[in-house]
Amino acid sequence: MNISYDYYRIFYYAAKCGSFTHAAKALLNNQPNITRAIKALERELGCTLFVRSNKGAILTPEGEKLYRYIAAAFQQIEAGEAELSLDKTLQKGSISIAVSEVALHGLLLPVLEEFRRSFPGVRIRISNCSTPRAISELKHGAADFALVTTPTGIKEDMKAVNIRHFSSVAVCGTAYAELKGRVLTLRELAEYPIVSLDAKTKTHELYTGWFAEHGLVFSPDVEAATADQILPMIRHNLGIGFVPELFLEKEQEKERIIRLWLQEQPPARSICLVTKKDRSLSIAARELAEMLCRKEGSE
Amino acid sequence: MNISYDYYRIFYYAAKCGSFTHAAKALLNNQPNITRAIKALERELGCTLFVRSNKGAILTPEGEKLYRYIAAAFQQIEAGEAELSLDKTLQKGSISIAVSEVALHGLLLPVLEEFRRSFPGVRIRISNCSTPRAISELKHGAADFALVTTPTGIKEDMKAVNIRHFSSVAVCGTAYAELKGRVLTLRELAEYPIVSLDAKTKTHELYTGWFAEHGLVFSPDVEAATADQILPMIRHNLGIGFVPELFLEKEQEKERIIRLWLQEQPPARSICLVTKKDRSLSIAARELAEMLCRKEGSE
DNA sequence: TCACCTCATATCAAAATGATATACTAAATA
DNA sequence: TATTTAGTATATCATTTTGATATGAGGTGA
Repeated sequence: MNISYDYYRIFYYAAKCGSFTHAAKALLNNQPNITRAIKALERELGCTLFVRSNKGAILTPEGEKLYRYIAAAFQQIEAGEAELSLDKTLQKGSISIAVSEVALHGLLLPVLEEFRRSFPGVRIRISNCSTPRAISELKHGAADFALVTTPTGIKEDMKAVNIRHFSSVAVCGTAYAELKGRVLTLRELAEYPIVSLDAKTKTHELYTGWFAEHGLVFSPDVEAATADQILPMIRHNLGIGFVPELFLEKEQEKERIIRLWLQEQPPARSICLVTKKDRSLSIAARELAEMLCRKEGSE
Repeated sequence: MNISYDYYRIFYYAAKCGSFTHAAKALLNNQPNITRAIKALERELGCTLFVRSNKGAILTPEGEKLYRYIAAAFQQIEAGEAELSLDKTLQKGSISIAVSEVALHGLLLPVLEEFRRSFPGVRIRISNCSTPRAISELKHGAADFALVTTPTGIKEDMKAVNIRHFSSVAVCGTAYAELKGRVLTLRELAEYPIVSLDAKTKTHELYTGWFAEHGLVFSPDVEAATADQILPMIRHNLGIGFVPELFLEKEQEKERIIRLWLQEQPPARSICLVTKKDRSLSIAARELAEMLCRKEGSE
């Protein structure tokens, strides 16, 4: 029992070449080894596979029957090796990322641009969602890794690596121009209507905690469903809000937005890469993750 | 290059078992060998295939990709081994035989009955035709071997083994009752109308030669297309004919047939098994051929 | 007859494998 | 907290298999 599969490879080549000598050349081996291997295979299978002659070796009916299976099998293996080799060199492969709004704009998109330029063959699926939802996608295997903002609320089965710190700043629209240029206390600011993400998000939780630390209650007057709705709401003077400083980097985003200065520093946050501890990344995913981590540093 | 396929077998089992230890048991091997083999495979393929833990080893994304191919390949190989093993034990297989009339009734049918009883799984195709046609079928690969009567007219690329000698006897119908019981000369007999196989057959050639040896011309008055038409023609008193003695073995064949005694012995003939020298027989065909040869001996 | 081609055999060094003992790790358990 | 357990990793050595070379035997074709 348990026939050496390397013998089958030799059988495969011998059958294909119709000659032990030629098979030996194709396998970078020598003819006596082929003779010996085929003989061993025939002994193990219990039947003759080749008729040898001074012209070469041709298959017996049993040999031909076997060859049909072996050829199919080896074409499978060769296809597998080929695909693996493409994956390995990042000519193929696919990555699935669950990413929160801030992480998407603040980190992923610019890195992805670079990655795509380097490895155009890798398919990328991006699921843009809130931090808890991104973590849930990761947990259920729908994403290879997640890029989210702290606090992540992950459990023991996951691992988070901070990649980029960012601070949030308070901003308001032109209707609140009176606040411009002054250093405000949080208590002062709390008198104004607040625009924030909805209560189910980690961001909301974070601000609730921060306000509580200063003896205040965080009760937004306007709640947005996604982070990218906040700046437009501020622009339309719906209230005062907190946005990641990096959202204000582009000139067009600063249009009709007033940055406010607070005595109390809003809690520092990070964009971090979260992976499941019990699952390893594909080569493509690992490459992208490493590229992301190389951008490490605060804003 | 050229990865050992035995490593793939180990990979296959390790992946299926989810553990190097269990794979080792399934392969009747030991765990350190599995560890070593997988490590070698990973080195050769250039990527990690398993994530090891104290709970076992699970596939990486690349490992899973490879596994799909390897599993398909090995199922092929296993199917091939299974089929070969069935063939080998004669539970399956097929044989194609080209056989002349005399060989069919005189040898093949009784042996085939026995063969079929022993190996009911083997499919048998019989092509019943004249000797030259049987040889032609063999030559073109339509038959595994031929069972024909001498003279065979085969060339160097074939080999004939005599299995059973038989002699032909002269017979006539009841209308020629005057010949019964006497010992005739061939010259006497040649005066009567002759029934024979048609001129294209080896049998015809044989009798032409025999008559010539005795200074006579063999010119049949009635020609039959196949051997089994001769006895009925004799019965209907179309003339005198030569039939293999073994055609007269069964009682019902002797009905209204008179056996004649000749001074000159008709040429001795044989049923023989013809094979192509450059092609080997399948296991099933070889078994039947051996069974046929065991019946060796004259009538 | 002679080169030339095939597979078969003999032999030996080198490499791979099987086997064992043991270390290390993390999780479950007392 | 200590212990057991179930898994992988490493080291080592005898055994087996493989790679390589030289050589033989038997056909084929010039």
